Amino acid sequence: MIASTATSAGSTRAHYTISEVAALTGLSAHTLRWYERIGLMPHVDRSHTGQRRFSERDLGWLGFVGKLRLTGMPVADMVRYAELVREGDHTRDERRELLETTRRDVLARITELQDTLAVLDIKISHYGTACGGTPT
Amino acid sequence: MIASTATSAGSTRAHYTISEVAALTGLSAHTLRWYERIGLMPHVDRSHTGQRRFSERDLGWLGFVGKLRLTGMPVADMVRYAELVREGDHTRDERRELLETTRRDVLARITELQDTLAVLDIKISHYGTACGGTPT
DNA sequence: TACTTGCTTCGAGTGCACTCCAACGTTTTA
DNA sequence: TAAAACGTTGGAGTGCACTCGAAGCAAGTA
Repeated sequence: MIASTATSAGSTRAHYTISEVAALTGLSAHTLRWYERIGLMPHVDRSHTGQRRFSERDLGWLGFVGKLRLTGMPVADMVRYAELVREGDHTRDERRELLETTRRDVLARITELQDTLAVLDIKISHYGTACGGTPT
Repeated sequence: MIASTATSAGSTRAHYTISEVAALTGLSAHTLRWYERIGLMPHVDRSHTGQRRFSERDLGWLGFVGKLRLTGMPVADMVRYAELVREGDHTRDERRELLETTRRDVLARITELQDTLAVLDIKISHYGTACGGTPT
């Protein structure tokens, strides 16, 4: 059941099957295959029978993609970033810019959410006072 | 062009046309009609010929809905909240709970985004150092 | 060996939140 | 008054991010 091949002391694994990765990341196997199809994964190794063997590096990448996903970045943009990584060193500047733009977006999003929090707090405090009006 | 009917000194307006509301909220006229259809708007007044006339109160509600939307709350949940408001005072408790749940969600979301920000900062700092490796 | 589980592919289906269309009526502007 | 701009409706279409199904091959278990 386990695709083993542990590296020496077994603390890290050389590779994982798709269902193991699904369990670890919370993504479905379908979604993992879909990520590969659309170019969001760097090339994933295969076993001699053609089954995917995900590496630690792949898991790291998926973790990063998960973070980007949390920011609301469209998949197409993540694919763009993945392409830049594949294209090598001469795309470093473009990648850094992309990350910095994303960083700014995340900051703005946090600010938005903090504003929203303030609005919610005001609303909730209206509900707290038992003064009869019907807040909306 | 202006649906006028200003209240005394003209600082607030008695009502707005759909395109005025679209301009003010950033939502499309299509979306505003759709909101009404699905029950996300309290009843909107109509002119004698059947055209929508949005009130200040409607604008306030749309502002609040906009905030809820920023939190990622599904439209169905917002409709639920709108229903509770329509049902009157005896739904106060349920509404307060809904807002408090939303508040907790927003806090969690902010935390997530701050984590993501930290990851982005690390990535970006790797790009900053000119040590030749290719960050992914 | 038979069974169960998991893997493959391609393509179709789902749910959400809009977004647009067609055909027609109303209001404003020149 | 004529033209342009804006409004109405119901229903269909769009884009995104999955999500699932079908048919078939491969590996581990009783």
